[in-house]
Amino acid sequence: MKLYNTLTRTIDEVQPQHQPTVTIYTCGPTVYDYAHVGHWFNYVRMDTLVRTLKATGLQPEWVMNITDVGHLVSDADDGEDKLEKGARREGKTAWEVAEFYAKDFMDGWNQLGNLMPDHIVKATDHIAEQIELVKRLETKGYTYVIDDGVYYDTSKFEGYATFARLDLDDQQAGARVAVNQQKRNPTDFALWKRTPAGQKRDMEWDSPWGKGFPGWHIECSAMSMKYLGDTLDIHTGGIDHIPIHHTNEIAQSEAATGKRFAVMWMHSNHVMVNGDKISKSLGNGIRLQELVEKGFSPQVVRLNVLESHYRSQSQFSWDSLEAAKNRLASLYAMADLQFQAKDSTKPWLLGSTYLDDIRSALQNDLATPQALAVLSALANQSDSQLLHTHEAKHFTELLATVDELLGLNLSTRTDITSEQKQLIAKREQARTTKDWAKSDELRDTLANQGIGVRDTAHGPIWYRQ
RNA sequence: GGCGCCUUGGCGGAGCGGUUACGCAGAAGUCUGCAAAACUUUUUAGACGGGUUCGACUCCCGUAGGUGCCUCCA
Repeated sequence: MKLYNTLTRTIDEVQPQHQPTVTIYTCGPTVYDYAHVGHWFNYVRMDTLVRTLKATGLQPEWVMNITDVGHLVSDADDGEDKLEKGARREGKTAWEVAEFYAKDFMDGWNQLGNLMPDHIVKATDHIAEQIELVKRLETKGYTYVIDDGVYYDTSKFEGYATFARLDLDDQQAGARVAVNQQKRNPTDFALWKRTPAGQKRDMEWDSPWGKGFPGWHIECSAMSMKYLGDTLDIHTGGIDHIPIHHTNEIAQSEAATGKRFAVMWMHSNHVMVNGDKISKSLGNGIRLQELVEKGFSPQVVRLNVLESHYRSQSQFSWDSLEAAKNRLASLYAMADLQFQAKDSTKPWLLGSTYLDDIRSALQNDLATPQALAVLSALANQSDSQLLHTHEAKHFTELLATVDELLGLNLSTRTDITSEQKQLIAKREQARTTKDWAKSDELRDTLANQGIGVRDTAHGPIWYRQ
């Protein structure tokens, strides 16, 4: 499988260190608020990566973190923890806020049909590991202590700027960040923040540097090393993480271990809403729940995600969601033919290359639009082709494999009831005797149950409306 | 100020130096008891100006517009 690697800026072959295992670390949510469509685009794409790796014969070992502490609103002196801020906003404790939004996130995750990572790890469950890692960095001389905590001296890590291709000198000219005067370099970041004197946080722990909480970046390094070893095969995240979060992860991890932190970096581009970036100030962060309430199932959202490439800046719009809904409906109509297939000696499904084509599209840097084009080609096969399979079960097996790759639930649909089938048969009988009144009445009855019937050369074919 | 990206038909969105992307929507036709569906066809696609080439949407240069990052962010 080939994947665009942010580290090399080329499309590289995925080469796991210990085949068939492939280790993947995904930067997960910070659970201080609801997830919006932009987040879900990101996670569906990560899920598609894992599905494709599986189909390639690899065994993914997948870790995703949940950030429930330490993610600051800004890096300035007065930057506060998002969780603590959320707690004040809602009159709860930071712990309650974290639990609430983590659960909401996992609900959305499951609704979208994303595969479950092997480990979902919380920052607050790994404070000891993070402290250990800071100590290692301290021993190696990469840290310094100032009033508000322990900082990483980025000037000590050679090549700090190379991953993101930053020009640190020129950046300072236009930087709007309020620089902490005690920091040695503008890019230095907190490894451990002390609870300010006289304050009491919901979340704080003892450490060699005083009571406080870990910086945001250290959690990913500590947890990925714990579960997946010093060097990851693939690290994934949003494109916005390249210049700060992932740059810092590399600096601290590689400084601590002396080894490469991740062989490949896969980044998902952002989604725009009506041409605008999704942001709090614009209030355009649409939740999954809102889409569902408007009649778009999570699978419609999923199809909408797959319709664009993960590296392009894609557009979210109600029109394109509507288009995805219609497209999914026609895929489901195709899938429902599995219940109407007539066994025959026509063996086309056995020799078809649809699955191979979908697989190779995905293996080519997750070309999901191409994969869908192949799926549409399958759906555009004539009724005759689709209905007369060698064995009906092969049709279902084909759909099941498509589902393994794309997660669209084509194979998990259920048949209509035998009563409904009888109605269809009766209508067909009425048509044979040219009893149009009766046949139309039966058609209406079926329509009321959400079932449409189309009369074809192969007899009546039902579909769900 | 620095770094980067984009500009494809009504909308969404791909690949590709010469061959139909694909989907959604619209139009016409075929079929049909009527519908629906299906099928067929269809709507001057490649921001603009140059260049390279036998040939460019696809490579190069420039112009215009847009946009992302450098501040938290998927």
